[in-house]
Amino acid sequence: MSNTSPPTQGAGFGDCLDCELYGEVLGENVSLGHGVDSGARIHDYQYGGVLYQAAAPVDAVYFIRSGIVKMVKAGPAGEQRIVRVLKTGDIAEIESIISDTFEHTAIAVGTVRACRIPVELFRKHVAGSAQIQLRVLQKSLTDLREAESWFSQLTGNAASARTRMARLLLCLRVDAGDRIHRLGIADMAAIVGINPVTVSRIISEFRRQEFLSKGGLHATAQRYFRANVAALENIAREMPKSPCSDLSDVAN
Amino acid sequence: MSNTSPPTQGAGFGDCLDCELYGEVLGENVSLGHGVDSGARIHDYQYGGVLYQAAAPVDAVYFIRSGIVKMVKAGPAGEQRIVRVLKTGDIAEIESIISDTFEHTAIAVGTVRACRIPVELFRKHVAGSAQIQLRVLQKSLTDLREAESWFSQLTGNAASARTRMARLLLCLRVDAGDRIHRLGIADMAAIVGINPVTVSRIISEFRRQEFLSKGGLHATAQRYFRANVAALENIAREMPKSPCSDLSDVAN
DNA sequence: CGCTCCGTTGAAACGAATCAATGAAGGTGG
DNA sequence: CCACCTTCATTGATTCGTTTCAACGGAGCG
Repeated sequence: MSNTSPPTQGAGFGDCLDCELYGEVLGENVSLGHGVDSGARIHDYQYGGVLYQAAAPVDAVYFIRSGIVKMVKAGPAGEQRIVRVLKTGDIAEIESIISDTFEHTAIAVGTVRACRIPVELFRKHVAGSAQIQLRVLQKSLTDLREAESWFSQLTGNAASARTRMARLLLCLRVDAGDRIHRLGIADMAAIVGINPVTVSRIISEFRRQEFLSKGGLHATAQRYFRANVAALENIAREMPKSPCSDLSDVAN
Repeated sequence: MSNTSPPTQGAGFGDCLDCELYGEVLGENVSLGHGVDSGARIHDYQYGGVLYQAAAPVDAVYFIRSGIVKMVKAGPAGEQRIVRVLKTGDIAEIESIISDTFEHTAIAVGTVRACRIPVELFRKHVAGSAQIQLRVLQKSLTDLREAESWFSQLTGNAASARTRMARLLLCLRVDAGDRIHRLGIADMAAIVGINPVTVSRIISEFRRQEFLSKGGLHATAQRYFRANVAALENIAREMPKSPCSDLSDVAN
């Protein structure tokens, strides 16, 4: 409730014109003609700020310039689940192409800077340029792949909660280093699909074993873990029992 | 092992020319010029037949004309998970646009008829026509949405195994009727991420309560359940405990 | 007819959820 | 500047659900 902040936290300051990343994603040498009146604006969000609410009419898509954003989706019974996290360079709500209402609620984790692109503008460009379309298609496929990766790695009791937590932590690595995005306990629980208390226990255990240690932290937001990646990878590889009995023979 | 059948089970008989569905997906009035030499061929697969293996080089995409296909993906520890099922009208491995190796292993559940489209052909058409590209993009986004839907509904211990099974069964409805695709116990377990034995127990319970009954069955393949949809929807709506305490306030 | 594969069912062991209490951290106001 | 308050993380004891092990029954097939 402390975080029920207004949709757009920071003021839009400056246009997308100088946004190299924008060009990078939508196509390098595409002159979008998005000048002063294009409507695309940069916004800042603080920890917990919501970019948009699920089920609301889509008015814009968001290009993430920095920070990470959690995409929350509600199940039929009201339980909320984080189905994906957006990182720098990702586009939120490409789905606007096939839907007029938001699929998820998007919430900033840490400080986020995003370029807000009005949906008409986005649709126009997508419809108008085969090059942009291809980029967007590639993005969408990458998203699909990651969603499926999460599905197969992070869920299901085939692997223990500890194994899945190790995998999640590896998924949240900043780049290739040993720094890991430190989400709240409840957030990690909402991804892996286990109880927050259990998450806490596992994190504690990892810390006792020195697989994890607090990295540089300045505020409530923007926190990191420092991890023993090799050790986590070992745990992530752990099997329930026999090598691969169940579906090892893929044809079933 | 009984099902380790050759990649292409049935013989290709006939061309895609007469395939109305093909046109439906890739664009109604698109003249693909896929005549005799187009390379697109219809193939039939029996229960358990594999369309293609994960990690193999992508040589074709598959348009499903009838039947259902399970997409199996392996986790880091070798455990296999069904991340999606394809139904009539779906395209397998759109990912070929961004990847040169198959993401999944695709296996027929029941009798399947699929149009095999060589990947060069597919890529050429996608690159060449903005209209086709848009269709493919839409398909990809639909797939993404469904994957996320599975993720949020079918996984995680927030909901009991019984609840998730009810949801899965509802996901497997043939159309809007009360007929449900009857997968094998192991298959359902591989989707929901629980033990096959537990699945059996739950299905048994549903049958005892008459929420489920065997529908028309002729062979080992192509089986259906007949379901009390309303009852299943009730169970699917069931909550773990308090209405929505955990993340009810989406900003967390 | 006997084989194997799949589904079913029971009893016991384990893991994770739950309840509940304590502790640390940040923010606010005295 | 310190005390208070709220929020979030931690930890223990207990309960519950699911997994596991194992045995049985039925269906399809050689």
